[in-house]
Amino acid sequence: MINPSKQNLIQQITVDCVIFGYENQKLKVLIPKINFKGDFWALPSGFVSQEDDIDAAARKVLQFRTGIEDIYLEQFSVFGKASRNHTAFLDKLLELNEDRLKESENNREEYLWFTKRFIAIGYYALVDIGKVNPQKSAIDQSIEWHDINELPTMILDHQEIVEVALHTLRSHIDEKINAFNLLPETFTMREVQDVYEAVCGRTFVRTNFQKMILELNVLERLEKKYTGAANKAPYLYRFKK
Amino acid sequence: MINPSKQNLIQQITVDCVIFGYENQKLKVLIPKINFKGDFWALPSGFVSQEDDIDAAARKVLQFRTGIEDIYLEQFSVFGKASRNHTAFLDKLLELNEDRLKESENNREEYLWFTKRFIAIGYYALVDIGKVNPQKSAIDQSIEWHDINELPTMILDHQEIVEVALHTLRSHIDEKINAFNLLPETFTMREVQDVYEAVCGRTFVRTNFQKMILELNVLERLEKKYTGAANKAPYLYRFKK
DNA sequence: TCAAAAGTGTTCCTTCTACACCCATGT
DNA sequence: ACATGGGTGTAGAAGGAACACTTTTGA
Repeated sequence: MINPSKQNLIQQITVDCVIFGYENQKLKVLIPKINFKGDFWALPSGFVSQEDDIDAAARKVLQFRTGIEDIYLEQFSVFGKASRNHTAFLDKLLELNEDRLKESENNREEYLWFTKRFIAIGYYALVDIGKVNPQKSAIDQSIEWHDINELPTMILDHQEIVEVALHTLRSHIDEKINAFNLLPETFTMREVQDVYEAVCGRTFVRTNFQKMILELNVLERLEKKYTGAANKAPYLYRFKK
Repeated sequence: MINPSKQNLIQQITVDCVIFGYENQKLKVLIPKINFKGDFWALPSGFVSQEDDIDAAARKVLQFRTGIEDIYLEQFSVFGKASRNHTAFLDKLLELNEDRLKESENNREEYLWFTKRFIAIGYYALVDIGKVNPQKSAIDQSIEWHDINELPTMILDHQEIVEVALHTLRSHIDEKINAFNLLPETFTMREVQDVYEAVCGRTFVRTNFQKMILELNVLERLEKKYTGAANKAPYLYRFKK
C-alpha cells in the first residue's frame, strides 16, 4: 500500500462499508481479516480523495470489494467519538508482529497517520453473493462472508456500525428491495419472501406477505413458472419499469 | 476570530446546525447574517476540535448560539460532495469587501483553510424561542429567527440541509416531543397540538389528535386548568418521569 | 389419489377518520 | 341563556393477522 499520508486524501475521515450479502435464504456480511498475527477483523473501508464525493469514495470501496459496477449504497450514520482511533489496535498489532514491522521513517509517518482520531461515515449495501467475487486488499489475509448472527469480533466500534446498518436496512427494505438488484429479472413471490425473511430475521405468513408486497405496487405479474415440481406453478413477477 | 488553520481542529469538517425554534404556533429557523457587504446568510456551524466528539462539537455550537445548556440535538445526515467548498462564496465576499480585507500572510492562510473542500455533518435541534437569546458570532452582522416558509437565500447547500433536517424532524416528532423541552412543566392538549401543527405544517382534527397523543403513553393527566375564559377548563398534562 | 406448494377468500380485530354530541365555564 | 372551547363516544373505512379452503402440479 502506498503510504496514505502522502496521498491527496481528506484527513481523519474514512468511509466504512457494511456490505450485506444474500444467498440461500441467509443474510451475511463481508468482512476481511487482516494479514497479521493476531486475528484482526475490520469492515471494508477507504479514505476520501479530495476529488471524490463521499458517495463516490464509498462506491469505490464497494466496487473494489465486490466487483459490481452499479451498486446501490446508502449513507446511514456517522461515528465520531473523540476517542475513536486505531492506537490500541495498532499497538497490539505491532506487538504481535515485531518481526515483520521495522521502524522506518515511512512507517513512522504511516503510524502517525493511522493513529489519529478518525471519523467514520457509515455506508451499507446489499448484494447478491452469487454475483460477487470478494477481493482482498493488499493487507488482507482473507475476506469472507459471515452470517449476520455469527460475526467475528471486529476492531474499534465496527460491531456497532454493523448493528446500526442492519437496523437501517430493515427499516428501509420496502423502498429499497428493487434497488438492491438481488432478484433475477423474473422471480416468484417465494423468492421475494425469502429475501425479506433473511433480511428481517423473522418469518412472514405466506398469504399475507403476498398481499403486502402486491400493495407496494411495484410488481407486475407475468406468466406461470413450471418447475417440474409436483405442485401448483407459481406466477412470475418482475419490477415495474 | 483566531485563524482556524492554527488551531487543533479536524480539517475539512464542519458541523452544520439547523436550529429550529418554536413560538406562537410558528416554526422558525435561526440563521445568522454575515457582517460583510453582500447579504450572505449561512447556517450556524463550527469546526471539530481534536478533543471533542462530533456530538460535542455540535452541542457547543448550539449552546453558544442559544445559551441553552441541556439541549437535545440529533445528527441526521452528511453532505460531502467533492465540489462542496466556499470558494465561490468567499471570492464574491472578497470582491464586495475589498476595502476591509487586505492581503496578509494570516489572511492568506485563512483563505486557504476556508476554500478547501468541506464535509458537513448535519445536526438539528428544536428549542423554545422564548428561552433563547440568539448570539451573534464575531463575524455576524445579525442573527434572526426566520419563518420556515420564508428562508433567506443561504450559501452553499444550506437550503438543502434545512430541507433534510425538516424532513427528519417531522418523521421523528413523536419520539422526540418531550426531549425538545418545548412545553412548560404542565400544559394542555391544545398546546401540544399547536406544536405538532407548527412542526408538521398541517392541521389535525382536535378529537383524534387527543387520542393519538394519549396512545403514545408518555403523558399523565393532572387537574384541570381554570383560565378564566368562558369555556370548559381543559386538563393539564405532564410528561411521565 | 396424494402430497406439496400456491392462490383466493373470509373472519376477526385493531387502528384511523370524521363527526355528532354533550359538558363546563364565565359573561 | 349562550357562545366558546374541551371531552367522549361512535359509525364507517381501512388495514393487518390468522387461517380455512381451493387449485394446480407431477409422481
